Amino acid sequence: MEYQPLVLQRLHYFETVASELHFGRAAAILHIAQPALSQQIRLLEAELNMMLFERSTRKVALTAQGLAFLPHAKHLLVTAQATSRAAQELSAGQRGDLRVGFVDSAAYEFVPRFLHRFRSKFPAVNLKLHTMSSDEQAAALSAGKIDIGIARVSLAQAPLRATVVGDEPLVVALPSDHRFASYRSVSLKYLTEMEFVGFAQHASPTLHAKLRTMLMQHGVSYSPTIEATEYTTILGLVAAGEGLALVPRSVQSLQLNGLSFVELSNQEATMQLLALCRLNEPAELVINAYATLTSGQQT
Amino acid sequence: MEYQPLVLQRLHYFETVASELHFGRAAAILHIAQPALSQQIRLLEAELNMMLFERSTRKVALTAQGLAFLPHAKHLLVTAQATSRAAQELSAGQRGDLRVGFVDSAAYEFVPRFLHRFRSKFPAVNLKLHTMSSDEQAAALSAGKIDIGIARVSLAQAPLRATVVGDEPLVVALPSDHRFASYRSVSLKYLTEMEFVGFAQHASPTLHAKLRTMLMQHGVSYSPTIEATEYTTILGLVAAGEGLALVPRSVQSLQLNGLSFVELSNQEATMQLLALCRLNEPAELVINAYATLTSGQQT
DNA sequence: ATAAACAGATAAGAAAAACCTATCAAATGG
DNA sequence: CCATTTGATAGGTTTTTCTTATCTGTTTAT
Repeated sequence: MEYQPLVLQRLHYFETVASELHFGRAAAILHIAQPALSQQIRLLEAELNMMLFERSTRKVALTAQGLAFLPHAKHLLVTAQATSRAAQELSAGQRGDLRVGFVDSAAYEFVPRFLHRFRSKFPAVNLKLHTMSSDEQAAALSAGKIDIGIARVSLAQAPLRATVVGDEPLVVALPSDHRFASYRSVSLKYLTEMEFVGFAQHASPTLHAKLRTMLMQHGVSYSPTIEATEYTTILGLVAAGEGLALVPRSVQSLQLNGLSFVELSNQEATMQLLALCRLNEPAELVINAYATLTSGQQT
Repeated sequence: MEYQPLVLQRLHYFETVASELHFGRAAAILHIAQPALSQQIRLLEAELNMMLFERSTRKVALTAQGLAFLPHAKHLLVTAQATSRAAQELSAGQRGDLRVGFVDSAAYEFVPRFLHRFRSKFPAVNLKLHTMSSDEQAAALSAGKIDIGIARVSLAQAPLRATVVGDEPLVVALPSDHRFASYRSVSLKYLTEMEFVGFAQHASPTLHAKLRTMLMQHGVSYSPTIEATEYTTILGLVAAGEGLALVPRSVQSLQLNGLSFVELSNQEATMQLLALCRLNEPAELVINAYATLTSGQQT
């Protein structure tokens, strides 16, 4: 692939002359003067080493070779058109790859709803989803590993844009044979009998700290001895009687034998959901995604 | 489709820089100076409205958008390459449409052999086959309806190139219950008992005249009262007892119940096969086909 | 730390490509 | 046979692309 003789413009000229079979009209359509067109067609003929048209001063007709080449030329022009379109979409942020990090607890309600909205708005965008904790998201965003985060807490120190997109009540997950299991609701301050099964501190220290603070205010100490990084695991452990857990309400979608949920009577015990992206994000696509995430999406 | 902004050359530059990730080296590969390349890439970026590369003086890297656009650009370039190749083949006569007229009697041996040879040599050529009489071929060639003819007789008056490519003995086709049917061979002069079933005089007066002359020399009058334009029809009529027919030997491939063939004892009773094309044919493809037809193809 | 080497950007002008206006010549049609 | 149509030709202008020379910021080596 040493040299690139084909020029799309000339092929476009060819296509137009072939459809008009008249140099003057074709030139008018192309907004150029007729001699320029004659010249370009002759150049193309020289380049391709074949006569494309049979010209008399009175009639223009495609030669057999011209007729045979025309579909090839058209195909290339259509492909060029498609490439052009792809570039436009790409630059307008309607096409490309979008890497999204999200917390496990958003996987059950928020993320599916977001995905549906997003895909109907940007069908040509490739989505790459990664489950990760809020803290991991902050790091991945800064490192350029993901473009959008859906997190539970924001880190003040990181240079990130954050918008609250949801605020769920917490509920208590406990074994079905626990006496609280049949309660309508329970207050945080009574959660002292059992161990907590918690979200792994190492994976999300900020989330851990937030829960600890919240419980401390009700005189409950939060220091789970069993930790996990996925709610399926946490709830499995709860169902097995290893302890109880405080989880966002949407996690109730996960049903397990021996597992019950009870609401909290504390109205203020909620857990926010935040959309995250880099400050001064240059990519139109990410800006579009962030806008989709933060508008009309609140619960 | 008003305007054609994409320039293949620039995309080729982009592709090269993307693969080298080094403007100097890429420029050397492209045989242009480095500033020209930088400039063209910047022009492309402006055209596409997106940054393609992240440049520091020390490192060049594709941006996310550049990476996303690269496969589109490559695809277009590959298509252009294919178009270019198609044009080359077209101009070299290795691609295109070839319209071939051939006599019915060549359909059983000669044409299939020719087609096989031709298709293995020119796999990209589209063949359009038309059965027609020798006289019809001469007219169709002059009118530009076909490019190549495979005929039984040539017309001196038409401005055509003709080459003998075969010479088959004639055989007698007759009903199986005819007393000649069991003969090893029979002489032309004895073919006086039955009517002839002949090839339609209106379709090929020249062929008709040739047969008439040949038979006249043996004292046999040739004026068939039943005529047809296809050998399947002619032989069907013969098998039905309507008469006998003189046919080139290769037509024996057609077997019918009640139909027999007997050789002629007259050695000189043969029928030539001729390749025809226009004089001063401009199309390389037709010249190639004619050469294939006339070389090494004789029987 | 400082010089050499490297790599891309910038500037200015030359070369090439594309285009325009004016004109010509062949063919057609009344 | 003359007016009209249509593509070709000629000569010059504009636009695009390329080159050489130079500059600035980074890295590497002494």
